[in-house]
Order: sequence, then structure tokens, then C-alpha cells
Amino acid sequence: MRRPSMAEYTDLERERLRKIEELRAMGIEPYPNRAERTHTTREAIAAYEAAEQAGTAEQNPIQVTVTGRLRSIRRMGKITFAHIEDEHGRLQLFFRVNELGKDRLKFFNKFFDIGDFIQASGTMFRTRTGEVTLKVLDFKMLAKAITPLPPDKKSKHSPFSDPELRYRQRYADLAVHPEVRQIFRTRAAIVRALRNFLDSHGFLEVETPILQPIYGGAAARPFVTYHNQLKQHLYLRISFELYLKRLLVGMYERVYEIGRDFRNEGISFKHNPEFTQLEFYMAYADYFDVMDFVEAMLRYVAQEVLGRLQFTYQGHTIDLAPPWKRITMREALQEATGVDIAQHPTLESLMQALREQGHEPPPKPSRGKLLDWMLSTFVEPKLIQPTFVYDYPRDISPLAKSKPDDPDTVERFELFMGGMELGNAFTELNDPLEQEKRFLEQGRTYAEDDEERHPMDEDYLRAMRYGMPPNGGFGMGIDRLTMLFTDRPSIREVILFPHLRKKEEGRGRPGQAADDHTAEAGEDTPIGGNNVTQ
RNA sequence: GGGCGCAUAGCUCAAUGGUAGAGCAGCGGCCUUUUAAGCCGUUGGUUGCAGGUUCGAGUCCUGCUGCGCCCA
Repeated sequence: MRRPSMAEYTDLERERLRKIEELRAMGIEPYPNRAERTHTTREAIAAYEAAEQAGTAEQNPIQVTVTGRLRSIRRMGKITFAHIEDEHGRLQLFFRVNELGKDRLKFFNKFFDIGDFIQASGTMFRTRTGEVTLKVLDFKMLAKAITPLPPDKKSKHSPFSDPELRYRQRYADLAVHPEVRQIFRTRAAIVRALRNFLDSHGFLEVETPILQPIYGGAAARPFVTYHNQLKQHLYLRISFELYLKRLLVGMYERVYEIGRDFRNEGISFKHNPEFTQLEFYMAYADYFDVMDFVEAMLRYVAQEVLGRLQFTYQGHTIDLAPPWKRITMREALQEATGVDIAQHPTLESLMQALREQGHEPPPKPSRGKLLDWMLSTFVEPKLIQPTFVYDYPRDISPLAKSKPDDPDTVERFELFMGGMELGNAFTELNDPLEQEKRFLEQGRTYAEDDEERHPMDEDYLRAMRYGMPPNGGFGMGIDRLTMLFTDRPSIREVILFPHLRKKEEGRGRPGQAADDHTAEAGEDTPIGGNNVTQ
């Protein structure tokens, strides 16, 4: 990014740039290479409190050097109070003319602003109001901030609550909101717990291609890119499924991957174009085995991360104590809509039944797609407690095995929680001839231009022809699980840098619209033969 | 993709179609236990962008951009 010219700095920023120049003129480097720290803010307070308990705080003052960002400054003439913050806590600093002398105190008051990183050394004491505080004997600028830090969300005067700014400038959001920092610690803990659980159950963690010559494994529109030297289009994966199952052919019995999927579709409170997915496949398991396993896995994760099986999501108490509700899709739909899908084996009859109930289904669906629409419209929002909905229509599940006694229904379940789809699983189809038929069947069911239509993956079929053990597979959105465990209503709250529309940098300069349109022309024609990567 | 709403100082927000304002932040001053410190003074604006209506537009109209909510 280009450096803004002087004219583009705000007056407040110019003021701080002036301070930087003045510091340098005095021979003081505002961005020194090295810093020292003996205690974090938390450790400094703990050390003082321990000494206080032992009764030695007065005779043997606790000496510390701390570092952090200035979060508040209260200048009161011959003394100044300030708070610094580091990753885990805050500490009050006390600057007094008695210790520092007139010039040093004046130096602090003149050159240090909220947002600057500072190193301070001194002794710990307790103020009149009882706050454990550092009496500063020496201090040093570690990094001067030019742009003023936004106020935090709870500030009465000017809360930093604009979601656009919070997401676009996540660094500022994180800098002033410790509770936002906590979300991503929880997220890391969730991933760690999932790995622990899978590793300890004999799973091998693997990595499969993100750039794929053929996409598949899910019903979604892909992002397209281009390899210049190979002169070949590549797709950013929409799932890991087909590669992970190839590994079962290769004699790994239990594999999993945690990684990024990319889907070129709408953005919503529960959809981001790239999101983190867990998929695992276990040989010799069917979808009921997978249900049991997932129940145990999420119980373990909750216990590890939250320390309990109950948590609150958007006002609801969700309880992960087993057993979780298991209901067939037919039962779930009948409960929610009063329509028994078994009584309506054809698309026409089903549409008719829905219209009689006063519902307006989407135009031109297949029967399977219509069932899926009914599920997400009438059932999904009501499934707050963990619920397995199972037995899905075959025509929207081309990779799942049919039920032996009902070839139009497949052994598939989706896991719902908090009103969201959290996971998806099948008894995986391992019959190569049947799989080929399903791909062809898909080609007929889906219109030529249906963006969710699967291309035929010949290599996947070849792999399956070598023999694939019967197996059960599962996929789950890590972002949504994090939403649940951190009680966040939007997926953007649990993704550090969620996707937002492109907005020109350069501090609101006009006349950028034309550039935007030129840049986006490539994105509208992904197969146009040009390099569409940025 | 459609509907509704929002966009004014660095931040949070005011302003019947009639001189663009407040608080906080900033800057200058006073202040030796404050923590939303306090008191006095003061700087700061292409009202998101482009057009239109009008004697006159932050305000009304059209288009565009971004964000939010709802729907698909």
C-alpha cells in the first residue's frame, strides 16, 4: 500500500508525526529495536500481592520492568496516572515529579499518547484507592502510535461498534476489545481439542490439495483460478471429501483434515466465502457409528474448552449431554409442516401439498431439492438442541449409500444445533459402478447450467474401482461450532478477517469507482482464459 | 439477486429547505493518589460519490459505492 501523503493525514495524526520528528531531533528513537520485560502486567500484580501477603512488600519493594500499550493517561500537574495493557491484563502506572524530576515528567506528558507502546521500570505499591500500581522510576518509548486508537465498545462517549470498521480494521478491534481476543483463543482451543480427540482415536491428520483440477464433494459453486505454466484452470476446493476417501483406498483406515474450503456463494451471518471445515472418514463404520462418534467428540470438545456440557447460545441453553435427539427427515418434516413426504412421492404432489398449507416453494426444484428447502426453511431454525436428522433423498446425496430396503433414500444425517446446520455425514458410497450411475443421474437431474451440478471425477471412480472399504464420513464447520461455543450471532465474529466488499483505501478519496469496475471485470468471466488471480 | 434502513469533525451523534453544532479525542494553561479525573481556553468540515429540483440542499429527487437487517 502506498504511503499517504502529508495531506492525507488527519490533524491528530500530523500532531503525532510532529512528536516523532521532535523525538528524533532530541536523539530519541521512537521505534527502538529492543525492549526488556521482567513481568507481564498480570505477573507484576501477582508478585506484589504475594509480597503483601508475606508482609515484605514495604521493606523489599517488588521491582519490575513491564511493557504494554498506553490505554489511558490522566495528567494532574505534578503527578500523572496511566494504564498500560498487554495481552492478558492491565496495570496502572504512577509518574510523580518526586521520583522522575520535573523534566522527565514533562517529557512523558508531552510525548506519550494513548496507543503508544511503552516500557516502564519501578516498584510496585498500592494507591489510596487500593489499586496495585507501578511507581515509575524509568520509562522508554517502544513504539509511537500515529493513528489514535478507537475507543472501546463500552465507552459511553464513542463506542467502537461500527461492524464495518471492526471487521475491516480487525487489528484495532482486537487492540481495544479483550473479549474479542478471547473468541480466537476459544477457537484455537476448539481446534486443539478436536485434534486431540481424533489423534487419540487412531486418526491420521492429512493435507490434501486446495487447488484441484476438478471440484466436488459438495453442492456448491467454486472459485476458479488458472495455472499459467500448466495452462490449466484450477478450482479452489469446495470440500475435502473425494481426496480423503481416496486415502481409504490407499489403506489408511481413519483420516481427517482440518482446513479451508471455498464456496463462491452468498455471504450471510452463517456463510463466509472461505471457511474452516473438519472432515473425517472411518473405515468399517456406518452413519449410526458416526453419530455415536460425533456425539462423543463434541462432548469431549465442550468439556475441554468450556469445562461443561451446557452453554448459552443467543438466549437458549444448549445441552450436549447424551443421548442427542435422532429423527428421520420424514418425521422432522411431518412435525414441522404437517406434510408426510411418503404420501407425496412425486414432485408435483409434494408441491401441491405445500401450496395447500399456504407455502410458496422455490421455482423448478427437484423433489430432493424441495425436501432440502423444506428442511432448511421449517425445521432447521427450530433445532436448537443437538439433533441428528437422518435418511435423506438420494438425488441430493450423490456420494451416500442407499438404504438396502429403500434405494431412493440414502444413509445420511445432518447435525443441527442452535438453529444451524453444523455437520453432514453419510455411510459413504463405495460401489464404483453405483457411483458412476449417480454422477450420470446427477447430470440428468441438474440442469446444464445448475451451478451446483457436479462434474464427473474419473480419477475418483478409478480409485474406487481398486476397492474402497465400507466407511462413514463426517464434515463440520469449525466456524459455526465456534459461534456456538462463544455465543456469537454472526460467522464474522469468529473469523479474524471476514470477507467484505472491496473498498478503496486512501482515506475516502473520491473518483475510485472506475478502478473498481475494471478490476472486477475478470471475476465475472472466470473461464475466459486469462489469469484471474489477483 | 430483491426489499427496508444507515452514511455529517479522528470517534459517537445533533441540526422545520434558510449562517453546519455538541460531547469525547487533540492542542495551550491550572492541578501531588486519579481511574469516564476536574476546571479555563482553543483548533478541527468537499455533510460517502455523481447528478437533478430550488432564490437557497446535510435536509427533497435520481443513480452509484459501502455497511446493516430481512427475504431469496
